[in-house]
Amino acid sequence: MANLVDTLRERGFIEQATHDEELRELFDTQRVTGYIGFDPTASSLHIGSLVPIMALAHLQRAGHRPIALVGGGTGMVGDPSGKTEMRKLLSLEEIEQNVAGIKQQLSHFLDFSGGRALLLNNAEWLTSLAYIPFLREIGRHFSVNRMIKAESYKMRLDSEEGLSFIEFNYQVLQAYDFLELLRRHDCRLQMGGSDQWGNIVAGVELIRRAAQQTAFGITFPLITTSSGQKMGKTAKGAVWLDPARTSAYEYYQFWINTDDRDVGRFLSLFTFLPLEEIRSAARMQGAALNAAKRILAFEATRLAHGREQALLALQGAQRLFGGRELPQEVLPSSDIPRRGPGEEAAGVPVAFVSREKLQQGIPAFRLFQEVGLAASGAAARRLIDQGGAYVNGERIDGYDRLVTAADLDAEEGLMLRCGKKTYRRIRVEKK
RNA sequence: GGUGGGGUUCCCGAGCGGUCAAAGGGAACAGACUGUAAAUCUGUCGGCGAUGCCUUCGGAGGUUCGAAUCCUCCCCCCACCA
Repeated sequence: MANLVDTLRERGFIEQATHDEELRELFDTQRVTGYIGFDPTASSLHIGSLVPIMALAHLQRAGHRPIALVGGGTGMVGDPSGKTEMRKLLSLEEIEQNVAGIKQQLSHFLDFSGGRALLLNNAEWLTSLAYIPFLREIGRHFSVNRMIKAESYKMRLDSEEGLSFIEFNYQVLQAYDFLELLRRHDCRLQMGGSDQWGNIVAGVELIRRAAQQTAFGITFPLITTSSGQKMGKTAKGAVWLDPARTSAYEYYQFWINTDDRDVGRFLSLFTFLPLEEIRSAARMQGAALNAAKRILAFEATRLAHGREQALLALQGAQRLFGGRELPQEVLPSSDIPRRGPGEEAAGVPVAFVSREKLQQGIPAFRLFQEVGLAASGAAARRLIDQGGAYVNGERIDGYDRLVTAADLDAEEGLMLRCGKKTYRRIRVEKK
C-alpha cells in the first residue's frame, strides 16, 4: 500500500511538512496518531474545513488513528493568525452548542467506533490551567522576540487595530494542545491549514523542548477556485455541512457548479476515487467533463450526507435539468447510478400557498415575491420583465399574469422557476 | 487626554447647496451563447400595483424655498502625539 505521505502529496493535500522523510518512515513502521483542530466558531463546519476532514479520513483509511480536536478552549481565545481583525469572543454556551454540531458532522467522515478515531475537546485541559505553573512549565519555552517576528502575527502588529494580549496567547495554547495530546494519546502529528504553520511549528518545538521528542507537522494549501475565489463561499454565504443550513440538494448543486478547470483537483481532494481515473476524467471535454462533474457532486454529497441523500439530490437535479446517461468509462469506480432520471421527487425547496388565494388568482410577481424567489415586488417585476420567470416550465410574459388553480398539476402543486437554476415547488396548503 | 483625517446605498469609492435614488468599479440577478462551467455581450441592480409617491448618505437637532452637501451637539473609526 502506498505511503500516506505519498497519497496526500499526490492528491494535493500537502503544502508544507516538517520532516518529509522521517514522517514517511513513521507511517510505514507504526500506527500513527495525528490530529487537526477545528474551530468551534460556528455550529456547523463548512466546505472550507473539508480538506482537513478528508485528510483525517485518509489517515484513518491508511490504518492510522485520527483525532479531531475541537477547540472548545482555544475558541475562547480566538486565533489571530492571518486575521485582519480581532475575532469576537464566544460565550461558553455557544461554544458547547457548536461542539455538538461539529461532532455530528465529523461522524459522517470518520469512524469513531472502538477508538478508531477520537474526538476531543481541548477545553478539557485548557480551562483548568493554573496561570503561574503554566508560565513556568510552558511559557518559558517561548521567545516573544520570535513570536512577534512571525509572519502570522506581522499583519496584525502592522495593522491599526493591533493585537490583543489574549490573542497573543493563542499560539502558546495551541502548542500546548499538541504537547498534551502527545502525552495523553501519543499523538505525533498535527495537520492544519497553511495559516496554521506557525502554530504547528510552535507545537513541534515545544514538544522537542519540553518532552524531548520529535513531532511532525503538515499544512494543507489554501484551496482556491480557478477563478481566484476562496473555495466554498458563494454569494449566499458559506456552504455548510449541516443539512439544516445547506440542504443535500444545494450541496450537490454547489459541486455541480465547479469550474471546469477545478474538476480534477476537486475530485482528488474531495472524493476517494482512484487517482488514475481522476486524471483521465480531468482531461475530458464538453459533455464528458460535465459527467465527471456530476460524479464529483454525487460522491461529495454522499460523503457528507450519505448515499440516500446523494441519490435524491442526483434524481432531483436530473428531473429539473434533464438527465443524460453517464458513460461507463468516466470514473468507473464511482457507484453512481448511470441510467437516466428516476421517478422520485426532487429535493427542491417547497413553499405553500393557500387554496383561497389560488382560487382568486394571484399575480405572478406577488407569488414570486411571497415564496422567496424575489426579494421585493419590484425585484419580481424586473425578473419577469427580463424573461427569467417560469410557471410550470413556461416563461411568463407579463408580471400580472394570474396564477390560479388551473395551473395546478395532478399532484396539486406547481413548479416555479427563476432563471436557469432556482426552482420552487408550490403546494396547496392543507387545512 | 491633545491635534489632524474620516463615517455615502451589499462592498470599494465619487459627490461637497438644487439637474441626487446619488458617478465609476466590484459583487449579485436576468437574457443571449452553452455543458446546470468559464469567458463574452446586453439589461437590471432602495421600496411601493408606480409617468407619481415614500425611505436612504453615522445619530439628533438647526440654517435654507431646497441639505449627502452648510452649522451645532453626540456616537464610532483611523493617524500622529501623550
